[in-house]
Amino acid sequence: MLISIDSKSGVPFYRQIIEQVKFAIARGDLEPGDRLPTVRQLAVDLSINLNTVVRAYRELEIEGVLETQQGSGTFVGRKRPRIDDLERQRMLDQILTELLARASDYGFNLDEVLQGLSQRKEKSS
Amino acid sequence: MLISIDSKSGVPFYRQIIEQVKFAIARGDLEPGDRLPTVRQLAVDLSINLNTVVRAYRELEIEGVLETQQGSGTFVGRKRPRIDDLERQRMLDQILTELLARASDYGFNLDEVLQGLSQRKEKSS
Amino acid sequence: MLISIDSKSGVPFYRQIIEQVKFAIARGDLEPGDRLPTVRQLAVDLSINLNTVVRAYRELEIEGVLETQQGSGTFVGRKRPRIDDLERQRMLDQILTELLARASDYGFNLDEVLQGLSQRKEKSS
Amino acid sequence: MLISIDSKSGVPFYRQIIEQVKFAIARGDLEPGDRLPTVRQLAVDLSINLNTVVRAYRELEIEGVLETQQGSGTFVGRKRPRIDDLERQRMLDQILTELLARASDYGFNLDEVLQGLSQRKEKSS
DNA sequence: GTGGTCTAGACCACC
DNA sequence: GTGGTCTAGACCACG
Repeated sequence: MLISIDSKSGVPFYRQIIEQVKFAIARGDLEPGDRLPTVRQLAVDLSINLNTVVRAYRELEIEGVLETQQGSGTFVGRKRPRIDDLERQRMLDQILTELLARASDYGFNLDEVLQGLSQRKEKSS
Repeated sequence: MLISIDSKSGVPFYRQIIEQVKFAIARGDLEPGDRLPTVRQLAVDLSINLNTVVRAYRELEIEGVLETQQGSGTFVGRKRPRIDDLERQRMLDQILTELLARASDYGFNLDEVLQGLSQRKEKSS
Repeated sequence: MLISIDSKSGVPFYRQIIEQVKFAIARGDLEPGDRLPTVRQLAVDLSINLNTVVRAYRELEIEGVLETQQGSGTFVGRKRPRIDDLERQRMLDQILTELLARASDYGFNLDEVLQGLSQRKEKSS
Repeated sequence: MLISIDSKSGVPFYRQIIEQVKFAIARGDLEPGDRLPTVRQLAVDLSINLNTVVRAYRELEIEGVLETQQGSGTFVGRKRPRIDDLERQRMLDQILTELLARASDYGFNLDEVLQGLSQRKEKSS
């Protein structure tokens, strides 16, 4: 599964889909010509409303990121979305801020979070 | 300035304020008893409407993060959550797992996340 | 009509709505899963501003009393507090003590309070 | 102590004072010529701000309910406030609604509250 | 159609 | 001066 939804983040679902498709293309996980899940399938997989997926795909099509071929599906277009470093940084910032806010709810401070992550790194290496 | 707004992120302003206040607490920049900017001042500083700030502060108060004293201001609350250590550790694990899943959706790896967090630590010192 | 506003009481409108929704639940007029009036409808019915209703519903949602489903409405939540019986009894005792103290401040005796409550029971049936 | 403050009710403090003084006079607990606590004393007793008491007393004086004699204190005036049955009923309604809302927070319904109160009545008789 | 967010601006309560 | 409440009205997100 290339796409997932975080219902707690406050970011509209359709926006999360758009962003993730763009990021997936930008980093090469999706390549021009690749076929995306049908709107129905994705809606079921993510447990969200069909129209929300429709809207995300439509906006991506308008931008030229996706191309719809009636009857055969939706595909990654030739025009690759540009995600510059600034945009990437902004995304990471947003994710981190949200993480730290959530951690703070349980009384964790920045150091504890850093330490927890470092441990994961050691284990994985 | 402890708080800033990214109007392009799609995240509601009041939610950004909530997250950043919590983050500031996690980072140690705000400590129990500290006074926050007045609602009016913060609204001016962020160039947003007064009511948006009021709403953010209010939600933080309901959650017990902030305490308001009529006529004198808004302060960081003193009551912190009491959870036993095991429960706490489990909570942190879960939060980190969610973070890494989300980061991965956008193509960030553990190193990038760690680096982003470290930068935040430096900024705060 | 489940909810009404007393504009002369000095109690904020949004608080009156919150209290009356909770009261309706305690009385059994609202049960888990029931749909509430739309924010717009209730605003019209009570002749108050839309945002005041929004605020009341929102606080009730944060407390877990209500659940909103984007695009379809606001419903009475299913999760009810889980407290053990002893704790529960102690809680009720405390609430009743406060009630009687307050009622006494205004010169009401236990009989009058009992009578007032009984009338509410009749109305609800 | 004739007056008490319920900080959870949402009713402004000065209004609670005004109402309770009026009710106390209406039911005869305070009679014309009786001396009230000084503003300073009452503020200390109720743990509220001095100005809040000042304001309550001032409004009561404007209404003719109280009379201030410079240097010797504040006294109940000759003009007795009229509290009709409707006003009394409204007050009781407000108190009961708030009680039931609070009870609902802990999952109690109207019947349980009634039963709890009935038990108190038996004990006291 | 539903709820969610934001703005602009007024007036009140309290220190 | 502080925060609290309410109104009026716009625009967005979602089903």
